[in-house]
Amino acid sequence: MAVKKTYYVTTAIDYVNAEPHIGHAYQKVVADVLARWNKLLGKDVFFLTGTDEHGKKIAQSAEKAHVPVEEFVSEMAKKFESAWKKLNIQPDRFIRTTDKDHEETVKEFVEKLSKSKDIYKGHYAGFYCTSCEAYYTEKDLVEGCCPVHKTKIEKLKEETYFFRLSKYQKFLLELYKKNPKFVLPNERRNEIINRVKEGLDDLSITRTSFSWGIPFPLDKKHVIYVWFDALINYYTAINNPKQKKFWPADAHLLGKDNGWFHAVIWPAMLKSAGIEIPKTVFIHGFLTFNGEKISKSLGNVISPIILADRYGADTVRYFALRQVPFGEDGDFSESALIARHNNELADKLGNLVSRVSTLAEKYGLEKAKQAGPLESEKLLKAVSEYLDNFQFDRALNEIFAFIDRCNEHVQKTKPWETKDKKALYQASWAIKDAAILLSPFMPSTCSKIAKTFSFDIDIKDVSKPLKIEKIKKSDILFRKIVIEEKKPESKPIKPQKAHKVEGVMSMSDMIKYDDFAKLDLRIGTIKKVEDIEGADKLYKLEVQIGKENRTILAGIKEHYEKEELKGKQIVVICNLEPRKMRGFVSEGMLLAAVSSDGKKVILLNPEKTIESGSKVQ
RNA sequence: GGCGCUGUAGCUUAGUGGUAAAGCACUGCUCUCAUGAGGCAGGGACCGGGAGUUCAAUCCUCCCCAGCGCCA
Repeated sequence: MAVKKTYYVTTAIDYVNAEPHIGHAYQKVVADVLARWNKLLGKDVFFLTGTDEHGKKIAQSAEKAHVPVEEFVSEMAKKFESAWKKLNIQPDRFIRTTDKDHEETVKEFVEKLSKSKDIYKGHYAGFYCTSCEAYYTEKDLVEGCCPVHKTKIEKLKEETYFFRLSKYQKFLLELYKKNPKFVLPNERRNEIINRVKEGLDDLSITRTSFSWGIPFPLDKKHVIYVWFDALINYYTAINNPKQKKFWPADAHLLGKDNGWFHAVIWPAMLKSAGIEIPKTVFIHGFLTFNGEKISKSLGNVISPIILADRYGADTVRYFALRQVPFGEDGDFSESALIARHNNELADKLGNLVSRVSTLAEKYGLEKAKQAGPLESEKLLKAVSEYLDNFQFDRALNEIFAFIDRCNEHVQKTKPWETKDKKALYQASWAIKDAAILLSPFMPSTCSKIAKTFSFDIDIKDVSKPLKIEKIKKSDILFRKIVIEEKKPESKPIKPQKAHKVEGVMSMSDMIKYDDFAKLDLRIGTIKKVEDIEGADKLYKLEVQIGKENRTILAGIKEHYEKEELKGKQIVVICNLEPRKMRGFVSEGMLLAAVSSDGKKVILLNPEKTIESGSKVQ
């Protein structure tokens, strides 16, 4: 028997200092899709994710929480692990840098570097920010504080061991050149190349100022710098006889903050240790949430668990990959997610499955060749190509274009009228193919579809005839999400900058056209004007707007005589919340210009007479 | 300050040396199997601004503006 091809995909391991959020989840979903896709292709797949648990910052967090650090990290690791479960992300191993075998592998790794004479003892002096776990030079500082965290920063000089990174400049530049897919996407690769060309400093890889870390095997006073130990996790996971076959890794996925470590330091470390270099390091962008940067201080760190509960794992998975081209920054907005859920998942895919399964239950299926526009082979080819290039959004786009064609096909053949069993068969066949290709993205939905139409999720069956079984009407796959009374967005999109207009005054914040369009402005004709007892500023007006008469209270008594107002056409905001004033309900508001001192109030009216009720826009 | 990327319909994005495409949104028509779903038709972009190369530029070059990234 031929040996199966292997596929090894990893994600960044998450630093357990903060709760999992949608940014973490995004990357794990991508990795899971890659893992499932390659499994579908028949490869022997290993998918690794996990948590990064060492470092001073974590020791401090544990202290703050009054919990022993071991307990603290275990608790946090659990949160990550369960979040991934919720999203149907199924790693083959969830590694923790506190795992025993990791410690051993790290030690082994260090020995190898030491044998290559790439480790030496020296001193490191600089300003150390515990939050960043990084040193800064004096000019990096902003008024003596960390440029990132704005906190007071400690000056430290410590004995440290260095890794001879500088030695590998030439090797790295050759690597990038020889293997253009080693760093993706291309912009990132260029950035890295430019930086490496500028020269490399040796890397400090141990610390003595704290003890929460893996002991440095060459010197007991030191622990290994958290970054250095973390990188090695990818190797730990396969550093055993059973899993050795997975090395070198096919894809390391990581966010752009980690690019340098993975594209430069990691291959240099591996080279020094005499270990083969991974095939691809893919550096992707960050997600914002509802238009805002995800951050604790903004209070918008929403748990992936909540999102999965609210919208369903498959919807979240689908949306994350469909919305943003992988690699670029993007926005995870709930309104966009709901739109895609309703329009694409419910209306197109869900409805197609629903109508075809219903008709098939009623009329049955009869073998037929696959219809012209439903060319699954082409679809398979396109999707494969896109996925090979990490273009998840395009792959999904392609599949949904295919689903559109399926709906067209049903519409044209009208099986509800013609009872055309062959047409129904063709549609069911196409649904099978779409579902197989979609299964890495939406595993649970696709297995439901497979059950309804009685087929197996097997890539070899794409474009092969569907075997005929009795079919029963499918359950609803995606319930539509009804947007209740505004609200899904936790915060509005970032406010636009206010415009200053010279010589006048500062104008209000910019609004979108949509905001303006919400106003229902209309021309009204004043029919009656009455005084209100005890109110010396208010008039009670009866205004005719179209066929409707409305009561509007207006504070213009000091500026207009009753007679003056009668019959006048004015501009009214019609959809303003009604408001009680002086015992009357005001059902709108009229527009007036007010001078800066408030002394002059002039009503706005149309320049020529026009039917009352006319819209102002 | 240096290097780099991006700027295309209301939104998210494709794309090409010969004035541009898709999805959503919008408008009109229409079917009724289906989740108030589906189908058809349509409107909407001087392709950030300016200059240059060219018979011809959204696509090439230069400058500017805006946003972002990497670095110092």
